[in-house]
Formats: sequence, structure tokens, C-alpha cells
Amino acid sequence: MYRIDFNDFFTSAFSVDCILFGYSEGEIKALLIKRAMQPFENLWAIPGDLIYPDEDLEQAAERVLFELTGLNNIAMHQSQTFGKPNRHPQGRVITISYFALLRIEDFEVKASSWAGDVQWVSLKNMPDLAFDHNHILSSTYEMLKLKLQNEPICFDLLPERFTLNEFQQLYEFTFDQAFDKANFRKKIKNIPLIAHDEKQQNVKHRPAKLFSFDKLSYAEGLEQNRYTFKM
Amino acid sequence: MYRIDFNDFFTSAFSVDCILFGYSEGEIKALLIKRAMQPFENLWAIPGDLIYPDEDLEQAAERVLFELTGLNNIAMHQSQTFGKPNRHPQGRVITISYFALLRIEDFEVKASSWAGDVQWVSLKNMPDLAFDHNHILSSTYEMLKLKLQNEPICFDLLPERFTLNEFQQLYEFTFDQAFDKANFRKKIKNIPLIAHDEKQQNVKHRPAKLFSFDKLSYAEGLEQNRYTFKM
DNA sequence: TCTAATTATTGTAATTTGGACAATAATTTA
DNA sequence: TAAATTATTGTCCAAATTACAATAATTAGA
Repeated sequence: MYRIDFNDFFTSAFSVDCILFGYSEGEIKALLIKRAMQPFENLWAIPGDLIYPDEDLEQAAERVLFELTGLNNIAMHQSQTFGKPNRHPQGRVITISYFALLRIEDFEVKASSWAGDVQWVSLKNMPDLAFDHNHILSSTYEMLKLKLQNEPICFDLLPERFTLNEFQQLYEFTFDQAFDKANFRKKIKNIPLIAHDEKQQNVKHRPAKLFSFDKLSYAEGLEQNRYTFKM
Repeated sequence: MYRIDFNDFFTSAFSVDCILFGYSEGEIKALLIKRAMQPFENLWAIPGDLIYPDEDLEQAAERVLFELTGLNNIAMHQSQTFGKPNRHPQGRVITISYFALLRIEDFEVKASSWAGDVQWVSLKNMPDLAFDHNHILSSTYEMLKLKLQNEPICFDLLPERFTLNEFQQLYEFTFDQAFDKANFRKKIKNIPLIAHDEKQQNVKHRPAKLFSFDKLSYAEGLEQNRYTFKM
């Protein structure tokens, strides 16, 4: 086994790639940027940036999110790390992928210094992306689906107040299977929801009641082991 | 937002940390090394090494595993990446943790060049480790438990032929709860096991039948969507 | 205003699963 | 051969799941 000089190891860089997932029109979408610089200029890509030498990973991920959306205080979930030796044409760059769940309608996207254009793209309809970003995106999407099934993060994708049907549709999309309406409502009866008096607006039929997720009650329940979130 | 020179980013290193989990005496254990070099010389640590500039992440993880155990062809699972700016006293080193499941009795551990001593240590009984290794170990253990509940990897920890009781005990340990024997057997009836004629040896009571996991049938079943592994 | 259309919401009965516990079987030891 | 010990199977009841039916609330149009 050969040994290289210790300092020769310190010739690499790392980056974060932040996959921002949103949900609209019954589909999960990712926010992509059109790269404004080399390499892969003009190709669509996952927003990301090199990590500063004194910066924490999560901090870097939050920085990228903020530059693009102006949003703070959004939970970032670490997904996986990708590091094939030749994945970046300009040197050895290992990238750590993070994802966050956003409400598309809650903010306006700002194209940043390194992005010429920004767009929500449905996962069913993904073009060829820069670097190994198609691979990163699809494996991060798998991780999202796993987490959606085990943690109550679906509410980060839904509007603050949602109908039970919207909730159900998101789960049907996630599991790629249809549920019976009546049975879905029984299935979720142990998830603490707040029922509001407010109703759905502008629909051509009986409007549905609006609900919101009761975070506080859920946190309490977790502590007392009253439930774990399992769909 | 300040910008540093592009080349200043290429001053970091990355490492893999390989957590080797084994199962014996009703407990899950990790293989730790006593560090033979600075920093943290003589402290117990997770085996790991810097990644060579032209080396793939998984390849590096397999190299560490091989140096320590002589084992090849063991599935490595990527866990999480840790990168607090000051986690390594000699520079910026981000580490990617991998884990593998081993049958303790199937090989002999060899202390390697960078390890003075090697030992299986129960997770219930963990000393202070080098670097942020206590943190890495405990969060990787959480990921192991999650995967044990969703993928049939428990069989990598059990002997090739096992009794249903051994299988049950591993699950009781994982879930930290006891199951009724009869009911456990119903619960697992959709997991394809091969029943052998062979029986348990050298026990002071009725010997139990030995089973092994039917990988082929499981893979087939997965393809046809006949089952997903959920405990 | 009344009726059809549409979707929301609740209920019911049958089936399946899960948990508690009892009964029987196969060994070893003395 | 009997006692001890653990393996394995069976049974009953409660709980969860499923399929499907019934009722409620709203809009649109006659």
C-alpha cells in the first residue's frame, strides 16, 4: 500500500447541493437553476455552492437556500454524499446533498449571482442536468419518500391549512397508490389535526373543512410515546 | 458576501469512518481500534482513513474494512457525513460514515498499520472515543436500526443458519421490546425462510430447527411487489 | 325555488391481523 | 422412565383494515 504525503490529501473541496422540494398541482417538484457560469454553463442544475473553509455543512446549505429564496428557519435534511473522483471537471469535489421542503406559494424565487434562471420542475419530467445531478436528485427523492413515510414532514409541503383530500393526494403520490377516502380518514385519526371552522373557497361543490397540523400536540405525544408517525 | 479565491477551496481533505457492526451474546457491538498515531494516540476510535485523491468513497470504505478484517464483498451502507470546521485538529477534514454488518465468528481481526489494538465493544458500554466518534457512532447506530426495520439486512448479522429464537432476539434488541414467541412467528410468515433438516447442537433441551434466509425468493418477491420488508 | 350534479363526511359489516395464552412435541438429564 | 426445559402449533378474542353504502352540504342551472 503506497502512502502519499499528508499534505497531498488537503487538495480537495466540498460543496453542498440543496434540493428544494415543493408540491403543486398534485406533483412534487424541485427548484432548479440554470447555471450562469462554467462548468456546465446554461445547463439546469441543483442549486449548490462550495463550502467555505470555516463553514459548517448545514450552515452552507442554509446559505444556499437563503440566497435563492430569502427564506430562513427552514429545516434542512441531510441526504447523501457523492464523491466519484471525476464528478467535477475542475478538481476533486465531494458534494453533500441536503433537501428542504417548501410551500411554493410562500415566497418569490430570486435568481442569485450564480443562477441565470430559476424554475420549479416536476420530477416526472426532468431534463439532463449538470454534473451527476440527475443521480443526486433521484436518490435524494427516494430519501424524501422514505422520510415522508416515517416523519410528519408532509405538512411542510402542504399549505398551512389544507383539506383532508389534499393530504390524501400527497400520500397517494408518495406511495404511488390510491387509498379509499373513508379508510384514509381512519388511518390518520391518531395524527393530531386542528379542525378549523373555515372552509375551502371557490369550489363548484360542497367545500371541504380546512385542517392544520397540531405540532405542539404531536411533540407532546412523541415525548409520552403515545404515537410514532407511520403511514 | 465575500468571495475567496477558487483555489483556496481546494485545501480540505476527506475521510471515511467505517463502523463494523456485529452481533453476539444478544448484543450489537462495534469493532473499534486503539489509535497508534497522533492525534488522539491511544484513544479508542472508529476505524477510518483519509480518502486518496483518486479514490471513490465506497472504495475507500471497502479498503478500510479489508485492511482490518481481510473481508471482501461485504455490502457497505453509507450513513451520514460529519463536517464541523474544527472536528479534526490538523485541518479541515469532512468524514463520511459507512457501516457494514458482519458475522463476528466468520473472520479474525488483524490490527493494521494504524491500529495498535482492535476490539469488539458493546454499544451499551462505550468509552470516550477520539474526535467526534461518539456522535458518529450513535447516529450511525440509529440509522442501522432504521434500516433493520425496513430491509432484510438482519440476516447479515445472524449466522448463516439460525433458529427462530435467535432471529427473534435480534429483533427484540433492535426494537427494545419483547415479542410473544407464537406471535413473532406469525409476523414473519411472509419472509421467505428455508427450513433445514439440521437442528441446533449441544443444547440441554429440545433443539430448535435451523433456518436460513431465502435471498433468491425474496428478490423475486420484491420484483413482483409481493412484499416489502417491514417489521 | 327546486333539482341534478358533485364532492365531503360518516357509518356498517365482513375480513384480516395482532395479542394473550394454552396445549402439545421433542429433547436432555437424572 | 419421569421431570425439566424449550420448541412449535393452535385457539380465542379484540383491534385494525377493507370494501362499500348512506347521508350531508354545496353549486349550477332550470
